[in-house]
Amino acid sequence: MSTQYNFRDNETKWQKAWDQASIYKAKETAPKYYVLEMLPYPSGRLHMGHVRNYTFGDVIARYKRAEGYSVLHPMGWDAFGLPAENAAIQHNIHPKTWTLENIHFMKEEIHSLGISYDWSREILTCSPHYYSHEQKIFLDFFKQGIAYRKESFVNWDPVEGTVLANEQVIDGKGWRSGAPIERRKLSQWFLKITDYAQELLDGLSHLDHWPEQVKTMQINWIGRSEGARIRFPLLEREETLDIFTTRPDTIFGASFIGISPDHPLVESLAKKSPALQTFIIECRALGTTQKDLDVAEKKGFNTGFSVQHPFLKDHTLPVYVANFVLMDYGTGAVFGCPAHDERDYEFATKYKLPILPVVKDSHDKPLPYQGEGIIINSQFLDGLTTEEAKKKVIQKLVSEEKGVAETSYKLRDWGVSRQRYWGCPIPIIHCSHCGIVPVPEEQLPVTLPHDVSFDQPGNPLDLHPTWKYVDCPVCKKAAERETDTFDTFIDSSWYFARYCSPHSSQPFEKKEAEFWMPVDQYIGGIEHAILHLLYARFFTKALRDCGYWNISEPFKNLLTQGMVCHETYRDQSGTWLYPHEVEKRHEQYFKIVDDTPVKVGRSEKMSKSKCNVIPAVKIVEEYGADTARLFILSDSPPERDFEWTEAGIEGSWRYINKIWRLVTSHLSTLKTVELSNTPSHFTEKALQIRKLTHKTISHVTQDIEKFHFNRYVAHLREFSNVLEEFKPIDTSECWALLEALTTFVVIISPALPHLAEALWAELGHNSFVATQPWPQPDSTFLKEEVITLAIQVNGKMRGTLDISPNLKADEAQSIILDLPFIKAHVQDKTIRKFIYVPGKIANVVI
RNA sequence: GCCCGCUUGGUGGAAUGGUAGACACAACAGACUUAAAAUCUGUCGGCCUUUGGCCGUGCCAGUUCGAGUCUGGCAGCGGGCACCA
Repeated sequence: MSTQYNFRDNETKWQKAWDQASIYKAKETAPKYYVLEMLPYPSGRLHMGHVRNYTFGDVIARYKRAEGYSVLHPMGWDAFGLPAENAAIQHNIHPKTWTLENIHFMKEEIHSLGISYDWSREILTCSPHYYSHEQKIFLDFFKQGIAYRKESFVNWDPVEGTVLANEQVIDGKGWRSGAPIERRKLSQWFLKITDYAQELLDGLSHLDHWPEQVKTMQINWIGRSEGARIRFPLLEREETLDIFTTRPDTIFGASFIGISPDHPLVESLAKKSPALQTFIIECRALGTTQKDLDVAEKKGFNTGFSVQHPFLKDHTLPVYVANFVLMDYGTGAVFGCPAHDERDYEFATKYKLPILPVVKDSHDKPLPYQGEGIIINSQFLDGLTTEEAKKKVIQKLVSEEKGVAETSYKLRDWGVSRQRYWGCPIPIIHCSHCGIVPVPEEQLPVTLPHDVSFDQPGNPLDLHPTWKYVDCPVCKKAAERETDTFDTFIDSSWYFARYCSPHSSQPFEKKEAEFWMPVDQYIGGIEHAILHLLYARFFTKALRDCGYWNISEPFKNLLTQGMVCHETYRDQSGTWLYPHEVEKRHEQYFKIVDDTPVKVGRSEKMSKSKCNVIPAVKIVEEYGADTARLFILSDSPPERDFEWTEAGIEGSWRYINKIWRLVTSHLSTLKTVELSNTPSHFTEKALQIRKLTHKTISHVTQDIEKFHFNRYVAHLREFSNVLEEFKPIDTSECWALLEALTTFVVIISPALPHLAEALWAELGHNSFVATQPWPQPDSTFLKEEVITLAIQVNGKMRGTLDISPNLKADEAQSIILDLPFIKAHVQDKTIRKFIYVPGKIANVVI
């Protein structure tokens, strides 16, 4: 028997055997368990972040299978998106060709990892077999009023004449043209996610197995706030201006009105004011991201208009156009109360507007004070708390018909139009006579034309000579197709449903989907905490309301994994170097080609731009899939970032071989006993081994259940460390060792499926370890008769005592106070308190 | 700027409010070997007057018999901010 484990032969051998036996094909037999990793974008090569993601999913899938569940574990491709178009422009390759090539390589690499996927359910979002159903769903949303059109802003590159993604705008300039980007209004498609704001918020409280931080982020993103809508009459026109505020209690501190540069009123005012036009242009140059708007200096433009204060007869407020007021939130207009709002304070100071405090705080904190307190300077509100004042002022507004109580959400409707080629075509026809006409269902899918050119800037669909020209389905006159495509977030908002019946002629079969859904365990990066997860939740509810199914939440349990990081290297000139370009000698790094010293930077998220990437394929070739999987599981808890190191992968490789030797070296001994033939008597050593075996089963089961994969590996190592030392000398000890090793091979199998399969065969089995049931611990071995109790004096550890965990407090006290090291510390001092937590601790307080 | 996290030995990390550092990696010392690799054994938070004691979980406070863990404040690092996925 070789002392080195041959991973190359074994891994391909077992992968083939599993495929042939189709043991990972999902069957609809209860109880079910749906484990899903986030749909990957086919970027080209598998990186360690993928390996980590799929390894976590595979451990869970294999464990649940062993637990007796019918497991659905599918995989597919988020195949539309910007990078394919960039590749088309840069390398003159068709987005489809580029995408399919990438998928080809990545699929092979995933396969080499031995992940237990049911490949018969593979999904490809760029295939008409997938996106035709997406078009059908969109048409249903349109019928249901969930999809609608409105104008909104895009990043417009005036030189290229194209719309840019936020990531293509660098410091306010186009990434290729360098031209300053304008915000330009376009008519686009939106989904009414705001209709679901309250339900999306309420649903979070039932997602007990989602990380708290993800739920908090979503709560803040939805941003429900209760306040008031107040109607201010304009003095200069026969119009009123509605504002939304969460602080109606500070109405007497109001010193100005701020309206968004995109407010309808501003549009009409700007027609007569070139100065205002200039100001609006300035605001629109700020960029479209929230951060740009937040960081920008607060600026305003005095319109010369003013409004009447609702409660102060002779008091008017000037109306400013303010760059920090968002049209998308509330009514696009606010009243400014500088004493109690930071932005208003900055604004009022700048434009020398009055700052009147109306909330008194008990600690006399400096202004602006945004907390709670007692109302002052506010007539009928004086003396009330801010909470009481809110209620009272709303009552008064309502009775005088000047306003209403209102709940507002920060959540905005989801803009799904993209002016790009490589996405799902929006199945709509624009007819000059009939207006917006949905493509009739029997004409679906609207397929992407293949013959497109990326030679000129702009959307190739819009520039295509024939594709967009069609006859109107209603009046049969000449009309044009919608040339925008969908945001790729749509593709990933329902794929989990399609997996349930991937070959259906409908988007999915209700029966199958309701059998498998919700996803029992969803796994992916924390970077998707808000957008993807919120969109998928919204889609699930919208599909329900269109009659597709009776499911409201798609993901029951959520595991958000951290990033995979690696050290960064730069040569003397500051150029980034790949790990394979450097060599380590005596704690120092050198560039291999010219032997010059290398500067080592801190560990950062693996990225191509910093060259700190390790291709998964290289690791699998050098060490095998099981070694890679083991390292990824053993070093960090899943939620945290993972640091990839050469030493770490080496250490895992050594352990793989250690396991191989541990089991194979005992094979001849183990042949002398059979598990079905339990000895009537066990030696003390045999019992100790049995106790450890069953405690280990108990530990690793809990570890996997709680996703403490690093502790799972630690417990495996503790177990094997003891087994290595164990030399059986009689039948009962041989039997205990066989029980231990058989158990060991089964419990390593979710993590190390190939090695476990090889060892299972060595142990003489004809079955797959992958289909073995999970072992159950014998509870008689889990009880402890004696535990080590920590003894403290005044909370400081002073020694330990081995006693029964069931010892009564008074008995424990007399024993403990009699201990020499306790006597030495207590001496003649009085014992003020004696704290005893059975099985945990004793604390003598003096 | 706003929202959400994270911070424990040389390193990755472990620890239902109850013995801080499990399990590893690295390093050092030793065994085996002609030698190397592999393997095995030992040491491994800091300090001191070392069968013992003091300090120590980013920093400053607080709650508690007892805080890495809970609360408040601060710093550093990271994720998200609606057209990257």
